[in-house]
Amino acid sequence: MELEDRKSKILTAIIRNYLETGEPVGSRTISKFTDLQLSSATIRNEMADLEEMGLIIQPHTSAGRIPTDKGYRFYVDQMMEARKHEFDDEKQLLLQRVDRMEAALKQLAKVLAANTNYATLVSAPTYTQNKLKFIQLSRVDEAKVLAVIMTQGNIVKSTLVDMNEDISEDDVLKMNVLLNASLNGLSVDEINLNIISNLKTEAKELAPAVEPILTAIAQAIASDKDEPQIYTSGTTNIFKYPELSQSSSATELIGAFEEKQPLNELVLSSMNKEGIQVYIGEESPFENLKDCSVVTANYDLGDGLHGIVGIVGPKRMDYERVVGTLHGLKNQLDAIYKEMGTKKISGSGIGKDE
Amino acid sequence: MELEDRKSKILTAIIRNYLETGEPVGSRTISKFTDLQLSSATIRNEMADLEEMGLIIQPHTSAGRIPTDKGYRFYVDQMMEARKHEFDDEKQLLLQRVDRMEAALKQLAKVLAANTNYATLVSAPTYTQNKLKFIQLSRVDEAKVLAVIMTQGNIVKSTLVDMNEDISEDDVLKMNVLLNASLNGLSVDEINLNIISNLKTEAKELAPAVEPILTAIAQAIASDKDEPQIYTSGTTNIFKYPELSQSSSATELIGAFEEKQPLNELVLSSMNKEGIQVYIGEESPFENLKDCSVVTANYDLGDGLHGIVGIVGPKRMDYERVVGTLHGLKNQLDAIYKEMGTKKISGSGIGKDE
DNA sequence: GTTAGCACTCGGGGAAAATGAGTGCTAACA
DNA sequence: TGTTAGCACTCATTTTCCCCGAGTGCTAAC
Repeated sequence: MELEDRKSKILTAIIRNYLETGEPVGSRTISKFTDLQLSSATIRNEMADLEEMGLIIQPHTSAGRIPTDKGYRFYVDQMMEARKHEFDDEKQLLLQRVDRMEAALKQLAKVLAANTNYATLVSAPTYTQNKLKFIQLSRVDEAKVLAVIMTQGNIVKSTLVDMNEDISEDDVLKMNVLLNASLNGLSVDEINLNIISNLKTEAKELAPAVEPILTAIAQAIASDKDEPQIYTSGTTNIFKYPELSQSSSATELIGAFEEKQPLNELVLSSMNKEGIQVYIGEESPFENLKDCSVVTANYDLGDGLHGIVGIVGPKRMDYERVVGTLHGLKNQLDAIYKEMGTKKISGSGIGKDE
Repeated sequence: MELEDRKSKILTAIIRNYLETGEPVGSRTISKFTDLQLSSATIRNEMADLEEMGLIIQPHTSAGRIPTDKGYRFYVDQMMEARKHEFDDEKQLLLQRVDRMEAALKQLAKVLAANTNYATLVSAPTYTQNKLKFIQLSRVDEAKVLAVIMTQGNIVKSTLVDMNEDISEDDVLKMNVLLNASLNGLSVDEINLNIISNLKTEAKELAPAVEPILTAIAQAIASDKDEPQIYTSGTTNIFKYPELSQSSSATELIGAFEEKQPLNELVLSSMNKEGIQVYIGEESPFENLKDCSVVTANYDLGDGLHGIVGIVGPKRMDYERVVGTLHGLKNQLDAIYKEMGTKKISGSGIGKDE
């Protein structure tokens, strides 16, 4: 959308002011606020035009104006265009070094929340495309085998397999060799029915044992592909913004951040979009966020490991700072990854099946 | 504390009524509510006595009475005593079967929250006293070894160990045998400096490799002993109780449920108390909960696996129902455990170290 | 020991009034 | 033709005021 220069300046001034105060902005304020040297009456005329265009709105007669979603969109687009090349990468968030990815991501969400005063979410990296490094089977008892799967990117998954019949220590070893020979280097997506049936043939007398193990492995691998782990922080920050905390959906919002599962939709839809995304109000892929704005950035740790970082706040969020911060963070994550190549990784899990 | 029968009846009536309505209870209400056949004037006299004893209080002159913490305590003690033997174990919560302990515990918190309309927390079982079943080392590359630890109760932990120097496939195998021979059957608490130095002697030329591995293992095992995993649900239920949601600590309360870490104190202090605990207001081990009541039950899955289930609500919570529900749940968990002996267990983890 | 009666207290709710920020419109001005 | 001063008007918000009623404490009678 093109806009007369003066109108654009006035709109920007209105939005800037509203971002700070959260109160409707009147013509007199703008008249003093800008360097346009125009009287409030003139501003009023322009504001009437902007309102007609649907960029600003009056909450009620005799109140100042506040931006509409469309107004914010104009502002954000303009800002993104202008700032494209000059984000302040210097702002390094103090990411304390921690010993596990899980803790690191929690920490990241926390630091971001503390820095921005908005609610944050970080999705743990998913690893489609990720290749198997090795599988290690260990016999636990007569009819149970522990399968440990390690993929590129050094992600470890383990699953305890309930065999249908007893299996000997020897057979487990054979299976181990067989599985590694057949599956090594495959991406997790490539393990399909075809391969399973091939494996069964190769397995010969071990064939009955192959199926439960492969099923369990596939299940363990797939388990969080649809439901990536999400870490959140700063949910309570939304209480700092009356227009959010008093909104009827505040409870739902907090609920969504607690259950995490509802945020999945947001994560999935941002995941395959390059760069930094800004969703304003109704643009959000997720109903409960329609009173908020969401800014997401996707990160890529290589080896097909990627996830997103998101910030949820009121529509009058400080887009400039948030986008800048996320931009810097992306670079920092890249740096961490490079540095990480030679370092160690650890993980743990626990689970019981019916 | 002993109380005249009539006073006790009146106190109980006041509390019962207040639990339902959340409004101060007047003398006339009690006069009609009970089967005592007393006029409101008489009730007033008794109420004055109860107030003097610190069991009830007037929010302001010309208002009815509400129970104090002490009043609730009296009520709860009496109720616990009376109901000691007759909790309705029949109330079976519908626990949908799920494939992993983690999911099961989340589910449990969720179901409890939905059933009680309070906020709930469930701590994942910790396993002090738990004995090692086996350790499986796998060489990942020249200087990295994956250690997978399985304990009784079939809990799996894994950690990627960064060796100080290169290690051969052969040496990993030797280490594997050595570790299992030495550590098998020990409880995780028993792995101490003594054992490590013994192991070093036995390891001979492998000695330099023993230390990083043992350190990593010890660390992986200890990692969530101090910080048990906590699952929460229904935090937003507190909005249903104005006295909580309008309290200044509501934000902190929700924050604590989000960060989870602050709840740890509560978990730890309930963990070593047998049976069902009720904390009323100031009795809570945790500052932020002083406007709430907390009911906790510890569960024991055998093999030293134990944790707690907790319910957090307003002081005017339906203690009777909550205690009953938790009582039933305890039994149900026991049943599940028994049934689980023969079934499979799985888990997964991911982490990166600096 | 119990009860009826009565004066008193005090929070809550609602109406009315005062406030003030901000508008739209008109007429004058450059 | 665009800009501005001026003015009447609107309406959410705040303040004030008053009334109502639930509930109490106390006293005197039963």
